Amino acid sequence: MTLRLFNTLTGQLDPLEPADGKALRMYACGPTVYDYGHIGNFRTFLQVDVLRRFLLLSGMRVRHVMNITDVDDKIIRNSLEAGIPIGEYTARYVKAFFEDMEALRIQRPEEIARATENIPQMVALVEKLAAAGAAYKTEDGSWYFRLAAFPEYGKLSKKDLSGMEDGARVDVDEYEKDSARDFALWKAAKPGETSWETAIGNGRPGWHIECSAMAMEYLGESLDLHAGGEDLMFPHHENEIAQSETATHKQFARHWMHVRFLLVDGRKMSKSEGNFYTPRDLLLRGFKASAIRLALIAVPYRRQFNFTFDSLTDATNAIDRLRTFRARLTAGNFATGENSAIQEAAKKTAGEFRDALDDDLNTAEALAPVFELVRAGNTAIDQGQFFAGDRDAILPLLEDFDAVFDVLEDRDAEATRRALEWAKETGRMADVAPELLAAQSLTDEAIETLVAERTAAKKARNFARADQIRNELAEKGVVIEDSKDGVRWKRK
RNA sequence: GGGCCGGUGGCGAAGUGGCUAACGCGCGGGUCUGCAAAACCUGUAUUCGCGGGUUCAAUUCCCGCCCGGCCCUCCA
Repeated sequence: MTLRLFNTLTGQLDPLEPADGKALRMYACGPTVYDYGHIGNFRTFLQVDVLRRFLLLSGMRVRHVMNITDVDDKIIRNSLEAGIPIGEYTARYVKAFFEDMEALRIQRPEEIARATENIPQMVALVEKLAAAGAAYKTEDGSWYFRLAAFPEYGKLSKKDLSGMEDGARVDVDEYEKDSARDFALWKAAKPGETSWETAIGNGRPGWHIECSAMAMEYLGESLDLHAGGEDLMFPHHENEIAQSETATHKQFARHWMHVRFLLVDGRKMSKSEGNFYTPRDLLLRGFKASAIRLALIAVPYRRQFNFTFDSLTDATNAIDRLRTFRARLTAGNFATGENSAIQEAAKKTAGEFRDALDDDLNTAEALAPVFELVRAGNTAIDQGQFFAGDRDAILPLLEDFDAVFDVLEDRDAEATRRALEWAKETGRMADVAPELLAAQSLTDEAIETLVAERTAAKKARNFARADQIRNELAEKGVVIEDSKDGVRWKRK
C-alpha cells in the first residue's frame, strides 16, 4: 500500500508518489518571521512532519523544502518601529523558530529557503512573466500579475471569479492596477523601507512570488507536493499556481495538502480572545514538549482539533503510559521463547498502524492499535506469559511508531531548560509556573540520592522516613515507582 | 450574503448503511503493594446537534433548521 493523501486540487484521495520515481519533491510554506510561532502554526508544521516521517518510514526518499518569509509588510513595519534593519529584526524569530522546531521534534527539511536570499530568482520569474505578457509595471514601479492571463485561476480553491466585479475593493496603494484582482509580484520601494535594486526596479518581492521562485529553484518546475495551512489555499496558493504555470506551462504541483486550523477552548485562537499560545508559553506553564507534539498530531490533519490545557494533560499521561511500557520491556528479564498471541498481536498492530497512516494520515486511528498492544503486552507480563521473543517483536514496532510520532525518547527536560533560559533572557520569569520552578530546583543527582536513602529506609522497615522522602519528592513533581526490577522515578 | 468543512460518552476523538460505536484521558469498584505508584481486571454513550425523509435497516444517505470553524482582505 502507498499513502493515499487528500488532494485539494482533485478533491479526492490520491496516491502520493514521486513523478520521476526518485525522491518526492515537496514544498511546504514555512513561517513569516515577524513574531514567535504559535501552536496553530506548529500544528501545520507538525502535521507536515508526520507526513515527511511516514514517507521516510515507508521507504520513500524525500526532498523537502521549506521557506522562511523574512521580508513582508509586517516585518518592515515592525523593524522600522524598532529602528533596526530587517535582518536584525528577523534574526531573533528565525532563531526562536528553529528552537521551537527542535523542541517539538520537527525534522529539519533538506532545504530551508529564505526569501531575502533568493531575490534574483524572483526577479527572473517576474521578467519571464513580463515577457509572456502576464505581468505589467505600474507608474510607481510595482509589478502585477494579470489575472486575465490565466483562465484556470481558481481551480485549487474552486472559486469562480468570472462574476466578480472589478473595483469593489481597491487598495489605495494599488489604484493603478488593471483589475482589482491582479496581485502584486513586486512592490516598488518606499522611502525608508528595505529594498533591492534589480533589473525590474528598486523594490521588494510580493508575498506569493517567493514561493513560486524558490520552489522551482530547489525542486524544479513541477512539484510532487505542496503543503500549507488551510488559509493559504486562497489566495496564496492560487496565486502561486497562476504565476508558476503561466511562466512554465507545466503543472506547478500535482498534489496539494492543506492542514486544518485548530480551535482553542472551542473558539478561534486570537490574541484579543486571550487564548493565544506559543509553544514557549506552554513550556513555561510546565507542559512537556512531547505532550505538545502529541496533542497537535494525534488528531488527523484534516480535522479541526480543539486544543485545551486538558488535551495537553491527556497527552502527557498517554505518553507516560507508552514510555512506562517501553521501559518495562527494556529493563525486564524475560525467559527465552514467545507467546503466539503476542506475536500475532504485534503483527496485527504493525499492519493496522501503517494502514491507518496510509489512509490520509489518520493519526488517531494509527494510535489505537499501539495502545491495544501496550495493554496486551502489559497483561501478558503481569501473567508471566511474556517472553524474550515477544519483547524482540514489540520493540522494533515501537521504534517504527516513534519514527513518526517521536515522543518515546524523553528529551523534555532539555526543551524546558531552554525555554527557561529564554524566559530569563527576555524577562518573562513571571510567566513561569511555580511548580515548574520547584521541580527545576531539584537536580537528577539530588533525586538519586534521596531515592537511595528511601530504599535504605525501606529495607530497614523505616516506612515513616521512606514515605516522608516520597512525599517530599512528589511535591517537586517526582514520582517513584517500586517494582521487582528496582526503583524507577520520573518527573511528572 | 456566497463557497467549503464539521457537530459522536465527563473531556480529546476514530469510525461505519446492519456485527458488543475504536483509542487516549478522567472518574467509580477490585487485584497487586508495608502504604503508594505502575500494571491488570471491571463499570462508565441502548446511543452518535435538532426535525423530517429514503430504506427491510441510518449515527452513517437526502432535505430543512440550529451551533461552530475556514475562505471570500493580511493570517498556519
